[in-house]
Amino acid sequence: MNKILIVDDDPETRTNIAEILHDAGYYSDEAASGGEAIERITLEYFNIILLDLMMPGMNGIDTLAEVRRLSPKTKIIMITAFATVENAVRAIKKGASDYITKPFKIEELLITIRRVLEEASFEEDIKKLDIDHTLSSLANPIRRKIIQLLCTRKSMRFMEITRELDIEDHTKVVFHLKMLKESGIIAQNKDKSYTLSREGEQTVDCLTILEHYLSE
Amino acid sequence: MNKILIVDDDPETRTNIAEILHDAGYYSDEAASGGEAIERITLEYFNIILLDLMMPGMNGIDTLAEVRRLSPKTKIIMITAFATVENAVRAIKKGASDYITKPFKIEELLITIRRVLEEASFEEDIKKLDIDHTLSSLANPIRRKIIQLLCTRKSMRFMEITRELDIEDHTKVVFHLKMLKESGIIAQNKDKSYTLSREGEQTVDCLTILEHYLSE
DNA sequence: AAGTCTTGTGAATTTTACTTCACAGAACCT
DNA sequence: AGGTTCTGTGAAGTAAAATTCACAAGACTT
Repeated sequence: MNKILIVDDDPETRTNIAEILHDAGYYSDEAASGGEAIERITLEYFNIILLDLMMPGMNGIDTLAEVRRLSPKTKIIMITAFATVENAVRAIKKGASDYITKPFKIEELLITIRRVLEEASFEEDIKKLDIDHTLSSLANPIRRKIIQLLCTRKSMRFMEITRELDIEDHTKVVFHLKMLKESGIIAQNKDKSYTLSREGEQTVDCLTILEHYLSE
Repeated sequence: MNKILIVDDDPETRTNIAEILHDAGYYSDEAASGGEAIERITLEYFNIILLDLMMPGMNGIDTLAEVRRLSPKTKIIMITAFATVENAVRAIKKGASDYITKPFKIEELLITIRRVLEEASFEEDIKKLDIDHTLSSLANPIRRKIIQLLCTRKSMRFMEITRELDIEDHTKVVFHLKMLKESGIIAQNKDKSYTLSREGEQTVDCLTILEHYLSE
């Protein structure tokens, strides 16, 4: 269920948009100012915020920044008068997902919303894929041993790792190193030596915490 | 390479034991008092500490407690006069792995050390198995979704989970629940409903941290 | 009492992860 | 220049994980 917050100081515009969204099957809610919008998003999660760029009080750009800080996953679509398109472009550089110009056609609004939601779900998939990748990399004792090795010695050559693991068939090590590299846990320098990436070091942190928990 | 720390106030006993250990192929080091022993273990990791129970200054029992606090994986073998065996038994209750009585035969000492080291490596294996189990449980999106569900709703029935996951074949869910149960992440109540175990909640913590890291 | 929903088991199959092997270019040594 | 060690690739095989299917005991409903 996708939830949309309409932020505009003009009540007529708000009810107008709300009706369009309702007819299109979306759940929506309204806020009359930037401040009110911030208040709402701290209480409830919204997938999309339709944000008027020109408002008295807290302006659109400031609201944008605050929304992104408080609810980074929420997508923002700016609403702007045709005359101030450059401002909308600036807003996109600050992290808005898209903008539409007033006055807009119903279809135009709905198409924009659908596209932004699709992009969001795509990003979500990528992220899930990522954590999946990382966790399957960790779910193997040989790979964890490699991570552990790279954690103490900062950098190791391929054969160094193979000997330390006491594995005869080096291609087996190639396989596991490839996995670790694909999931971004380790990286390879120009001189071919392997090191933990920053992500890898963070992974080690998590592993350490988990080990600590499990040993109690 | 196993490292052993000999703690005894009598220099002759120390060098005597050190020689035995050296001949048997162990690396060893010496400390003349409980305090010195504590100092040593904070600087260096020892697999085993041979600890004289009767020492001036910090006594054996206190040293034992402190060693266990500072280096919980280090195994402790108490050395005690035959007359004070009950003290050794008390020490074992406090976490010593074993004790030998003075005077002892060389073989007796070595056998005890070998057995304690074997037990330690066995414990290590168990623990590795554990984390292996936990991580392979996490390395699957369906199981992570189940964990996530149980994290928000505290307790869920089997069919509730199955429907929420939108999986037609319920036996598939049985399979994943069984995995999660085996790795101790979830538990089942008498009324058959599933909940996160404490271990499971800690696992969620780690997952959250990892997700946070990866999304940057 | 008969039917439906819940909560499974066990075996068969498919899919994925891992291992092994045969080979080869690049770097390094002498 | 010729051998040796390092760092791989790609295909084939094996082991483990995941899915599907056929069946069933117990609870719950009407």
